[in-house]
Amino acid sequence: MLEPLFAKLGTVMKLSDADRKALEGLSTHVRRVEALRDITAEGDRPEHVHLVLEGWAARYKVTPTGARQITAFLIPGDFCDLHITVLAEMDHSIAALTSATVAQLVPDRIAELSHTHPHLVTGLWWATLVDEAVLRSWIVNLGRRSALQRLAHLICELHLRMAHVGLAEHDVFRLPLTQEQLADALGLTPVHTNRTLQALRARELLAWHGRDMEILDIARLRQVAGFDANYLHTAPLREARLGPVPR
Amino acid sequence: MLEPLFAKLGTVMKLSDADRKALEGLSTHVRRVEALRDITAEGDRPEHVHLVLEGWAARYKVTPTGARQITAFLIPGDFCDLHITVLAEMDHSIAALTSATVAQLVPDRIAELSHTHPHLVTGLWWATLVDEAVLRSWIVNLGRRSALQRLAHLICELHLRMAHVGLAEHDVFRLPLTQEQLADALGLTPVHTNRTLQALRARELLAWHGRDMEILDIARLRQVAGFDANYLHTAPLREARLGPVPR
DNA sequence: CGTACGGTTGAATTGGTTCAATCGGGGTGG
DNA sequence: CCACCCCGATTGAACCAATTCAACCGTACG
Repeated sequence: MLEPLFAKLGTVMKLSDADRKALEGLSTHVRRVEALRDITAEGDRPEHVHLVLEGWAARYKVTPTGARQITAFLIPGDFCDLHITVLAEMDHSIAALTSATVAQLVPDRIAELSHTHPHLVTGLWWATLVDEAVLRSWIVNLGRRSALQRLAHLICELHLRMAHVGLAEHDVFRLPLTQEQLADALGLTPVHTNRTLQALRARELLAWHGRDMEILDIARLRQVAGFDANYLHTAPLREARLGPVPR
Repeated sequence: MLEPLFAKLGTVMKLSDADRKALEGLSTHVRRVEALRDITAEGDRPEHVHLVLEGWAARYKVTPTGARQITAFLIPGDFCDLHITVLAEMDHSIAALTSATVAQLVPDRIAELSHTHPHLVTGLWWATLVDEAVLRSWIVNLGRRSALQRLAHLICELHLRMAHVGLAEHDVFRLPLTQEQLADALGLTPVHTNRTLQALRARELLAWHGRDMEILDIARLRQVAGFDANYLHTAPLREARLGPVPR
């Protein structure tokens, strides 16, 4: 049932069939997480690396004054905490936004595989580095775009990422977020997020029925967002030149 | 002359003497860059990985509407573009902010060393992952903090990072930025950055003489910033998982 | 059938922007 | 040695995007 996801993931990470199988073989334990439960919390020292199989999750931090900021949305195929292989302590929390299933991978077994399946290592680096590029793009979004552009940009990104893992059909994809969660990602208030959504609807750029986001005019949406997909790095990879994942 | 930097860098990355020497040995070519010149530009496919030896640099992106956003400050000891080992094309630009010297490393030679010096690989992962943690922290800063808190937070971070590489003495460090550059990092206008700096001075939290930033009351500065240094991950790495590496 | 939660609306307020002018110091050419 | 110039820092005042607070709507759910 998860094979389609791994097939897509293999394509996204440019893995051979053998490497994809190896990755799939790592995901022995599957954990169900209820909506709004933490998968890992700031300060934890998790034993496992998690990979989202179904549902949505988000990285977030809470400031001492109690404000929440989401720093990443995690959709099927995204790793939650690959970094714990090196950085023991979580510097942020990860929560399921919908009920979700995540695969649990044992860090040591990843390290072992990295010797027999070096391309898999490239894939893991790729995933980490694309995450980093997405973070940079969010910084630009928060720092230099208006609410309207900001929301448009986020939706362009989520649309493309959902499409990459085969979860968007035509220009429709499931966006199971509340406006408050969207606001926490955009650095806005829920009220203003609501008004901004209305503005995008009024311009007939998108429609949002229930949980399904429909993009009505992707070209114009990308234009108002100033969206350039280069940061998602979907072009072919270079060969790994950085050696195995550390144990 | 650069040995003190590499010594510090080795400490920061928790490298053995041998690994540090190996890293130092990679840095054969040194490139001087004038202030305000790009080290690499968005869209480039650089041949080398760069490591800042002296001076300051910054990652930045420019939106289609012409606004600039700085996404990271790079100080001595920081890698500019380790990611090009996997992601061929730059999704952002890097400019020298002062005249600077950078070491050029050949990706293939890093890969070779990774077999003989596996801990060095851990160090590179560490550097990459801490960069990522810093990006997350910037997102929180931009999304959920006021101008005053935001500026205070950035200064707390830069102070600590400068101290880690031995470039801060007694709460004083060189901060060779214009207010405009600071504004581009904070997602503010230069005018408001100026007023915000004045507010911090008025509260006697800091003083800025010429290029030297002096922190007058670090405890209070961190308190207004809501600064928690955990994201810089200076605690020891997971040695437990760094056991002998199979061949 | 009530209640709770997410979405929506309105009106007042504010943090930050914008535009435009002035200040000040370090470097340059006469 | 001085006058000029340029760039970055600074100030003021008008303006605006987004926030705040509060009320209200709709619907899914026990």
